[in-house]
Amino acid sequence: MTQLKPFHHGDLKRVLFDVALARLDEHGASGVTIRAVAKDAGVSHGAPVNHYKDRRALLTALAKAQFDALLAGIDTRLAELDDDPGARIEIIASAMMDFGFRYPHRYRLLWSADLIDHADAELLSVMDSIYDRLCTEFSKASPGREFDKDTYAVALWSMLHGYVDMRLSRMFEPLNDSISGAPRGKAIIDLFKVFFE
Amino acid sequence: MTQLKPFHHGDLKRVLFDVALARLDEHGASGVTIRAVAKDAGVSHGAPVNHYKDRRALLTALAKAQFDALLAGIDTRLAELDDDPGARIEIIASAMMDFGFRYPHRYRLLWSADLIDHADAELLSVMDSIYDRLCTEFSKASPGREFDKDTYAVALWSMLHGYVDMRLSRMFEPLNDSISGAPRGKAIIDLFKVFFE
DNA sequence: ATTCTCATATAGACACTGTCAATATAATTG
DNA sequence: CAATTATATTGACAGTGTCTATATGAGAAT
Repeated sequence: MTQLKPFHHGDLKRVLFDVALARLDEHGASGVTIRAVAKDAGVSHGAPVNHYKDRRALLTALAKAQFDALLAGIDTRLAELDDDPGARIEIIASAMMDFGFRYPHRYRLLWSADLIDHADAELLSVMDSIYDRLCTEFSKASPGREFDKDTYAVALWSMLHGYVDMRLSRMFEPLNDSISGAPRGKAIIDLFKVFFE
Repeated sequence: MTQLKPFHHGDLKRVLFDVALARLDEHGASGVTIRAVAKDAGVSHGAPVNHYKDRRALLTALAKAQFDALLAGIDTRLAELDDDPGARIEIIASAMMDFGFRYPHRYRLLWSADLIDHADAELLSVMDSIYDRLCTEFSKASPGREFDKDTYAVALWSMLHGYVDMRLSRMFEPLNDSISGAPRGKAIIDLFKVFFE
């Protein structure tokens, strides 16, 4: 109990993070301003600087946490699976797409290079881990294909990201976006299965 | 010559557009502010409102012009081609990818739903035309495939957009991004050829 | 205990931003 | 020439991030 309220406000860093995430979900990244977050947290607009050196640092922390969550979700679902590379790749793909549609603002933040620090070491590290999961499965899938595993991994991730991002932009909503009840996202993944089944 | 200088400043709307585009290329969308654009154009900060009702309208106009240029580029290159659907699809894909890497800030603006009016009728119209080019070729490519032409079109566009967007985010730069000299983007397209060759 | 030091919080200032209202001026129309 | 409309200016307002000076809390050193 010695560490319960380490300072004036308490665990302000955590509070700022939580408040910022709530604002991100509700209003998008543009709603995550230092002053609004400080207000929600009940502190002055100058307080956050002690925990996040600027707005970019705060948003980068949010983004990193999302990549962490995505990776954790992937690993959890992979652990419950057998060794069929095709099924494992499909799980990774589904996890990514689900995350994007479930948390649109969080997902968009991940790729907003103007808002977050794209050179952040921890951020890149988590991204590498996710990329690694894909590569691992593709290398197991079947050796001796026309392209190397990196090309398949990049292509699949590109397709997933592109579909989610364009849909979230709200400028890409094909009229007939379902095929016999299933969303086209599912078909996109099915189509890509050609390469790993 | 009666319309040469229709008003005080001259063709301010055009000047604003050009200045804004220059700022977009140089500083990104965040550098395209009403006040900065007005300053570059040599007018007061209140002048632009007569030609673009707000910042969003200005950015939307920029975006629309880019979609127009992209479509025109595609059509020009298609016109020089024979009837081989595979080659025509590849031309469309290359045109899109080239545009993204050549004008990164313009490309990113196209999908920034928080900056432009994604419901703008003209904008959607141009997008539909581009989408239509893809669908047309896929429908000619070969009937009776596993998926409908829309799925192929969406999948290809998703893959192209995803690859370009992730690369432009500067957070997705696989270590080994060339295959025997050719950029991976080329391999991505080659990989997708499976579906139309 | 008292002092020292550092971490943290506050308050104010500055230069930006978009947008609006009031005003002025230019061009067109009647 | 008068009236109207389109355009441009200016000033204001509420925001924004970030910086500086100042104040305060908390733990360590003496």
